[in-house]
Amino acid sequence: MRIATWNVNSIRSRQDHLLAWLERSRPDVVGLQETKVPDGDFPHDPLAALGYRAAVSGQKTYNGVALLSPHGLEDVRVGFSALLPGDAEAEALGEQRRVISAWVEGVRVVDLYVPNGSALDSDKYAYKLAWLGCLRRYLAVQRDQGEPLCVLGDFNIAPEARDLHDPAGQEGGIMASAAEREALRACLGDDLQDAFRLFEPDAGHWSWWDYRGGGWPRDRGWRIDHVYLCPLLQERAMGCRIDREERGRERPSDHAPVIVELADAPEEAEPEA
DNA sequence: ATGTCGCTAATGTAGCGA
Repeated sequence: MRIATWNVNSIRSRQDHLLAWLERSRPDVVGLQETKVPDGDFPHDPLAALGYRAAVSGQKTYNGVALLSPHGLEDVRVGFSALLPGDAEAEALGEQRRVISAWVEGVRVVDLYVPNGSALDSDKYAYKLAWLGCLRRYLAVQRDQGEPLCVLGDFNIAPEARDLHDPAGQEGGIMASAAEREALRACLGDDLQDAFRLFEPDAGHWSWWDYRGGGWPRDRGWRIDHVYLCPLLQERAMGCRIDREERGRERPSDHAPVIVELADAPEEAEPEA
């Protein structure tokens, strides 16, 4: 099973890239972020022509998430409120479309677009921390359901110094502050592991390069797009790679796709005769 | 640490968010 995440930075601007990438990569499920399109305008038809169905939660201009799969997307849940009914903060945070999940091929896939936060002294940063606090409650409920779990998306957080091209200049700043990292760690607990770090210990691997300041030509990137796996899925993990090639195309997204390969699920044990 | 991009309001370009 091939699972991917990609912040496309507008699905309408990136439609041709996305379609070509789906044909080449043929993921079994992909979580998209920053689709930037209301649900009524989502381009279902060209995706369906490639055999992909979509579950979407979008809005005009900002944010927006979607799950695509050629298999069934079952039990789709939109927003934090789907698992936190009656939670006023979950309801309020749901105005920004950043959370969608579905059951795909025996895996619960949760697709997230974590707020960027802008700057440490910004009210957007406070929003980011509050949002992560709500995510923690959401994932606690999700865990209690006992489903094989994959949490992926654009986290807008570099977990460690090795995920930054310039640790000396970036550690402690936005997307690399202790409070953000601790909030993320609290969401993940001891069980969810970053698939990329199951295979690659070194620095120098990025998933996002700022359009500004020659980020791509100078390879000044950050590793902020992640795929987290529960222990059951970690056992099945065969590899995780960042598809840098996409970032080098004409009119690219500023993010590259991240792709995880899982071995087939073990057969159910035969009942005793 | 800013050398860009995508969006929206609108027709020309500013403002916002990343």
